Amino acid sequence: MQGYEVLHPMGWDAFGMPAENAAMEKKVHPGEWTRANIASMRSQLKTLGFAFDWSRELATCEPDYYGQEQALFIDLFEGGLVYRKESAVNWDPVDMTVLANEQVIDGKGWRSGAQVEKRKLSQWFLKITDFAEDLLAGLDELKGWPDKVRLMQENWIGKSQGLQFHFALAEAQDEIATVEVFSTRPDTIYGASFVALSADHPLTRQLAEKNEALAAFAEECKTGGTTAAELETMEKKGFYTGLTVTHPLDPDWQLPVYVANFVLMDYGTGAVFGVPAHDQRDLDFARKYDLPVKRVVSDGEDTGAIFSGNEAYTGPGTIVNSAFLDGMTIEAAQQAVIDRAQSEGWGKAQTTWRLRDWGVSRQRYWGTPIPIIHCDDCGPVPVPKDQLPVTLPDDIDFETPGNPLERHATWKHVDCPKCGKAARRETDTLDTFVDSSWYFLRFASQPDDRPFDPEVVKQWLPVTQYIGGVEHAILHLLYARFWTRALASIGKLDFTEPFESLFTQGMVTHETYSRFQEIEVAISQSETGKVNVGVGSYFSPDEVERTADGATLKVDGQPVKVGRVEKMSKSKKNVVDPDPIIEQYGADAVRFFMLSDSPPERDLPWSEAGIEGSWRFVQRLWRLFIAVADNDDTGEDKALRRKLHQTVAGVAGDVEALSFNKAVAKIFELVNLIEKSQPSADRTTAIKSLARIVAPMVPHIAEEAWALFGESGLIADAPWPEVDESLLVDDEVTIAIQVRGKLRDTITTAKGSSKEQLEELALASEKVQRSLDGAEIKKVIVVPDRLVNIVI
RNA sequence: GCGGACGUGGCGAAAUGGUAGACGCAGCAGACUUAAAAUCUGCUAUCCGAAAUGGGUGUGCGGGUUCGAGUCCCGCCGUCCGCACCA
Repeated sequence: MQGYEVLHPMGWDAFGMPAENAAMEKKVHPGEWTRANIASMRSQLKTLGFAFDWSRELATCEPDYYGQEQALFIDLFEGGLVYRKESAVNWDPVDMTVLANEQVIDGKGWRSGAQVEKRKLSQWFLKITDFAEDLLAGLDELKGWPDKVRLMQENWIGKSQGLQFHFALAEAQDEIATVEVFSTRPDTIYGASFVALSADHPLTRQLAEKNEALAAFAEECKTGGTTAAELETMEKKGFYTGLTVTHPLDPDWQLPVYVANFVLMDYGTGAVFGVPAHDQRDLDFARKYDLPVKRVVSDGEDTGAIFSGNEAYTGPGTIVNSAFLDGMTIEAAQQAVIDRAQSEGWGKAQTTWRLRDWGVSRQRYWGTPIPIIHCDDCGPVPVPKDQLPVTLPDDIDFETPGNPLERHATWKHVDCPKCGKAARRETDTLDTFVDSSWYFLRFASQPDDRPFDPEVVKQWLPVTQYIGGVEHAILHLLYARFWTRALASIGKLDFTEPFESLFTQGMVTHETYSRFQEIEVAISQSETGKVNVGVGSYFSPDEVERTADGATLKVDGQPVKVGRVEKMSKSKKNVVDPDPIIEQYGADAVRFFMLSDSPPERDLPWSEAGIEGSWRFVQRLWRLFIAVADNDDTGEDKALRRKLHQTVAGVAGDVEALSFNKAVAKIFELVNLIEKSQPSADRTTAIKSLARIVAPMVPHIAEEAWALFGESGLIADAPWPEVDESLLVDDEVTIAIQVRGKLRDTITTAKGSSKEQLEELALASEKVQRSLDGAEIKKVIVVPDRLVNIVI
């Protein structure tokens, strides 16, 4: 309608665990289940009339997609961006499968209920950390992304700079003579009071071999809870190793070495030095084990070395009690310590990242097979590209626990492509985030013989406007950015950012209805309250009769509790099936409702009443359309014409800004005015133009109207109505008149009146005179075409 | 704990520092109808008032800047989101 060439594709992220779960529960093949789901969703989308380019439809579970993904994986492998290392996974010993973090509930497998083990497996990783700096820097250029998402990615990448250095052990333990630590606060080095090691630290392990109590403590650290709540409340615990280290700046100063449960092996060096006065966690620890607490940063008031209280000072200040650092700012002292460490050779400036390399191995069936063959002689060998795709075998079952690929009779047995000896296929499949990291390239171009055609991709990409939920703010969007950079770095692409603009849309929400047993609990000694216990159930909206002040269950007429408006989910049963609603009200009403109420970035509370309102509006439109289908009204209606042009321009602007709810409001205003107006040529024009501006929202009825008007072709191809700029501005304006900032009167006058005229008109107002009540006028503020404020 | 966003009628929401509540939903009253539905008309922040083209109050709470604050600043309270023993 506006003459742009738009590529709006649709595809299916079709691999993953839901299909495997369904296979186990319903005994259907994951592929069958997935394809049936795709078919039903596709038909829903088609019913709603979305203008997708279906010729580019793809599904990640089809060999023509994942085969090309395998080719890309091999490219990255050959480009040195893929490697294998041992990594811990959550292993369910009963289901013999690897679990995602969210499948581990209270340390137990969600399906089997078995105690989950940490098991080391050799797994494939992508070197996303090679791009950490670039992924971080690139965020600055993504002007079209919400700040919130950029910030989330920044935190996720988690760059921190500081000093990495080693403490010399007073007595070397076999091969180990030093403890390497990392700190972002080297300025507080004189406040150090202990060194703490992770339970997985090599030194800890070595010591644990000879020390049973330590071994037990380290084990306890590892099996501790993993949920956020548990971590929050977990006590800081340590175990004194009996060792000491020498302070790098004072050979006479010995620090005790502990193993502590709050030190992570996979961040920094797996060891820290504690500065209790200026780190809350260290302070908690020091108080518990009665370690020295020395002030080294002063806020200006207190400079003494003795630090009392149980709240660490982490604010700005000046360094004190720190030998050569005294009097420096925190920043200067950091630099001074780094300089000294580097010149004396016991440490160096270091950047640490929270971001880890991306583990892409999944010990599962329903995913892209990793195209690698393990040969005893040649090691891991990529499958030659002319043998791709490596397809999934269909003859599998989920009756026995474990990965079906692993136990398939023949699938994994192949010859080494290099030496021809008997070898084994990799039986891990790729994380589904890999599938979704490059689909936009395949949408732009889908040749049979390679993943994409760079020339065609160049025409369409980067994606101008990406729309997705915030739930993808970090992982998917970061992986896609990485993947694009990775391909660029091996010369396959010539851009690094896949998505220019990102819009995060809200979710559809609905009230929840439930009945739960309540029990009395003691809140305090004197009070009791009622809490829900986990016995009871949720009810779906179609089981419930909504009344003015509550809701009742249809089957028994008894009240149910109306809960919060929440994201639709199966567990809360607050889902609404679109099919019967489309059946009853039509796709246009559903589309219009979704656009009309809330701005798209916000959640949309689904309401039956809202749908009905939209449905009535569609009826109103239709009545207008048939009324002018073939009339020959004459005569002018200048006010209506003006409103039409203002609406056409306004709606175009709102739609461009994705403010659909505002566009809808403007359309309502126009329709209200049309309905009140008398027949005229302008009215006929207004209604015919109206059809075009509502066409993107209610395409079905708009196309009908177009045919009814006797036009040929599709309204979707018709040009957007032209706007006469001169009609956009009114020639009269309403001016607000305030006295002391309070509204007292309004006057309507010609647009562009001079300040003097406005002041005169304002003072002439009877109401103004009344509220002035003879008071002395100190000042008159005049904002042309806006307001007059009289200050007394 | 850290970081971020948000807080406006019964509800969804509007409002470049310039008339708060546009527009919609729900509700109320009326018209049409034998009746109902649909449709149409009007009202609908709140308090005082019989009413007014009267006045007061009002954008979570308390301050501030400004001729003027929903909007800007400071401090609270609350809700939601993200991250989290990250050294």
